[in-house]
Amino acid sequence: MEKIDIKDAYKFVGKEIEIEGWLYNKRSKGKVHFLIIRDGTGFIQAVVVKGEVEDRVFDMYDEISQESSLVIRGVVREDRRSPYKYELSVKNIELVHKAIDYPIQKKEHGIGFLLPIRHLWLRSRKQWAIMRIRYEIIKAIRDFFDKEGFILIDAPILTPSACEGTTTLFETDYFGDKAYLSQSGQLYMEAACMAHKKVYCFGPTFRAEKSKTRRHLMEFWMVEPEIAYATLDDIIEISERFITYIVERVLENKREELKILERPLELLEKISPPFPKITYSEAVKKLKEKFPDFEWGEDFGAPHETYLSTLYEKPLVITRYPKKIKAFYMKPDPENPDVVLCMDILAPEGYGEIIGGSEREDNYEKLLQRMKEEKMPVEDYKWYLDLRKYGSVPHSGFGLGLERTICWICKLEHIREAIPFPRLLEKIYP
RNA sequence: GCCCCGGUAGCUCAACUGGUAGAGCGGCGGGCUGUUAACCCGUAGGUUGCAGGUUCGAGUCCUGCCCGGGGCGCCA
Repeated sequence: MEKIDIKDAYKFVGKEIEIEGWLYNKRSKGKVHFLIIRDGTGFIQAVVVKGEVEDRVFDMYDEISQESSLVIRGVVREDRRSPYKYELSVKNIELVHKAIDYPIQKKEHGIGFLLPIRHLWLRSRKQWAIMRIRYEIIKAIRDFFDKEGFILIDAPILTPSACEGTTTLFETDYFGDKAYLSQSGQLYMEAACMAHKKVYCFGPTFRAEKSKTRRHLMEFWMVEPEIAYATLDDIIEISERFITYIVERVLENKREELKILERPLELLEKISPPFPKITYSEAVKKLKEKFPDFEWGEDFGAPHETYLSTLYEKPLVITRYPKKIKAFYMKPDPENPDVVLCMDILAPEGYGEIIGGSEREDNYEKLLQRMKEEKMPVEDYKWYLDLRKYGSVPHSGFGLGLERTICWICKLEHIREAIPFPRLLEKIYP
């Protein structure tokens, strides 16, 4: 008797095996019971036929409620009538634990009902599929940078001061001093890339902004590569291959999950370098056709990003934004000091920004001046300025928001489903 | 911070210009040898978010409060 994962059932056709799982759903035709079993690796239909099992086992149908845990023994068969291609002719059922009144039904529920029971909601099929795609994307991210010769450098999560100075941070007590939860590992990556040339960090980041949209979480995961001697064009090229690689990996290994999510594949299958590239100024011109009041110098809002991204089938790279709407560490374009050497990448199908990156200011005096202009506490950033004092080089990097990428690839309505336990505005349970 | 919308059974929703509060799912009981969110018959289940007001009569109209949802801004 072999205990198997449902995902491997196809290898055991004709063999008697055992599956350890939970009851996902059940139907009955009177003398034939159909049990939909999930075990974490997949779903399978188990068929219990009157006369083919002991009456004791046949009658257990009435006992086993939705989400009851059970060990089920039977023979694997291929059957076109099954919703999962393979099914199990049941020999025996062992009820491990009877679940009483499981709250989530096989029907649509409101988000106000589902979010407080996220710990149970994760068992549902779509949520199961999303989490598996999330994991594939995480693996793809690590594999990509591994293959490209990057070193993983973990950035601290407790930090003494703000990274970009603009956003609101979560404050905590650090033995009597103030400390903040990190909103970006970038500045630390700039230090690390001077030691290892190609580095990245991948961890949670925190924003205490009172954002209440389908694109924002208080806690989200970000991957941030940083490369010494790299220019803006270098990181654009890497980003294109990076995004393409992630999409390819999901298409390759997570077909079943994409199908569960009913995610159309046509546009995903077209993702490949090169991506369309326009400058901020060109984007403004295109925007004026739809939004005549939009002025050069303003930052794009959600409707603007949506409009621009729907003009193309692939992710859209927008470069050289006005200096005044971008972070202090971005390097001005030598050919036009009003704009900086930066790029944002907008996901297609109306999903907004998933990547933001730039070439960094590598000149000590210019960086110091920019920090003073922003009224930043220069003392706190002495270490950061040091990087421009000892062997400064041109360097560039970018950040990719994991959950936004998941949202796009899974075609989700809201970012809260892209993370196991979302931290939302004034919602931190469970 | 700003702008919309909603709160009726465990869940998802219905109830016309104010006139006896209903369905599906889930639960419970019964039926069905290939179901696909199975289906069929029966059954229990409600202080219509809270407080006040108008009215012969309020789920429905008015006022206040509470709770929830959606969108924008900020960003990834």
